[in-house]
Amino acid sequence: MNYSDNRPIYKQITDYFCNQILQHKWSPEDRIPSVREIAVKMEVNPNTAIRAFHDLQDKDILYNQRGVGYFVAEHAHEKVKQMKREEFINEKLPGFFRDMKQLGFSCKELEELYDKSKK
Amino acid sequence: MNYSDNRPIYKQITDYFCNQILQHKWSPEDRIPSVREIAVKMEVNPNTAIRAFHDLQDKDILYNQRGVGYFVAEHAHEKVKQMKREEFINEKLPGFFRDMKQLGFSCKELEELYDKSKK
Amino acid sequence: MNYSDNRPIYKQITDYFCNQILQHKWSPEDRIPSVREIAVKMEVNPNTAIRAFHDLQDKDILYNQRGVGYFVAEHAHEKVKQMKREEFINEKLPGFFRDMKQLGFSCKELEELYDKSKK
Amino acid sequence: MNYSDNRPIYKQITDYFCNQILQHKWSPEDRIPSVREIAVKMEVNPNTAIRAFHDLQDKDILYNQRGVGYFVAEHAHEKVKQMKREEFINEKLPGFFRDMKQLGFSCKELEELYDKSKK
DNA sequence: GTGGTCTAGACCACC
DNA sequence: GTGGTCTAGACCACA
Repeated sequence: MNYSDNRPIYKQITDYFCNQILQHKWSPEDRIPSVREIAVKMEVNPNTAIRAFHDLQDKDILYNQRGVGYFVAEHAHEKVKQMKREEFINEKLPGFFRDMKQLGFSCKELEELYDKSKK
Repeated sequence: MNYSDNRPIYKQITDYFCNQILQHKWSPEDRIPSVREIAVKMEVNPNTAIRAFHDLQDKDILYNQRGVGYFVAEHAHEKVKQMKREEFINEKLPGFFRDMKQLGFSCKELEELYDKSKK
Repeated sequence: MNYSDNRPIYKQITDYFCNQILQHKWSPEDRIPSVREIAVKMEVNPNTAIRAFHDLQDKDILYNQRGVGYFVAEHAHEKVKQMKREEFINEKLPGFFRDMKQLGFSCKELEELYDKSKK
Repeated sequence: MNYSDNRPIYKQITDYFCNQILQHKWSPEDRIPSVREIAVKMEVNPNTAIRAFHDLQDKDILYNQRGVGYFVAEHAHEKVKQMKREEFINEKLPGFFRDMKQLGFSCKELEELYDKSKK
């Protein structure tokens, strides 16, 4: 687990889960690793891991079967994608555009940097 | 002051200061408003305002004359500009481009949103 | 077996048993299906099924003949009925009525929903 | 805090909050007691209290101001009411109707008990 | 002072 | 074995 990352750990875990789903590594109805497995693998307290599970359960991206484990919900892929896009547009873009204006960055410059970053 | 902004309040104030400098509204050796004036104007706790002054003092963008007030340091404009650009390119762009790719955002879409945000 | 039901699995099984008795499908001295049969039929872990048998044995609704199987006890029907009515009136109704008042549910509305649920 | 209640403690706290709002004791924009105050008052660990705050924040019934405290959100009353009605209809009524059928309770009997409970 | 996050460890219900 | 809840106590950022 990356402690120097500014994001809280539980958020890093939910992002990891979302990525697995976005990349189709985890599909609907798949049983995902248990709380304890994740906690051990990520070297994190189980309570911290649980928080990530709960977060995604609240958003209907995971569901739970008593005594069995957590599973990927139906349409999880679409939900994750939409959620991430909204997050991006609402939470990241405004600050990003503000910075661009402040620093006199044009869209054109940005595009050039973007093309470079692809290579 | 914008409490729904995700950035901490003191950061919003330093950004405001930097903006004033970037836009040449405040020039080297200018005396800037006092902590109290800023606190009142921005409807903010004076402790929070103080933190913003200290931050920029640490970065040699402001300097302090005891009993007199805060002043814009020499070369403040260049320092701010360089600092902000570095921050932007090194800390924000990589994550930003990663998100764009992952979510299938094109530069074109981005540009449209940017034009909208201007209005 | 209904995993999305909020009640624990073993409780769903005891309820099923009680229902069979209430509806006179199972009568005193009848031998009821074995633990294994129930487990297979309900697609449930045998340990979970065993727990249901034990629960009703504790309440003298079932009895066990070693090596033979489980049987419906005498007066099981009366016991079940009384037990369930008491449970319902004492444990469920008070909270239920409190909720109705708090949310402004009338008996009429309730009746409509009840009629719908029958279909 | 009622430990003999079957519901988890954090749920009892969210229900307390919802009741305050339903009864107009807390109105939009009101600052509600701090996490620590609630924890002390309810004789509960602050972490447990925090969980209740987060639950209602996720549902846009409370909102947070950094370093200041929690506030009742706009339209909290309507949201709480709707949420509680949905909970009632989706989670409580099905089991309730199932019990009624199983025990041969009619709507009329229920109504009589309801009228009695009012007195 | 406010809330946010994390850990370690306990105990419980359920499968 | 699974997850769910709770406690006690630490440390941090922010106002």
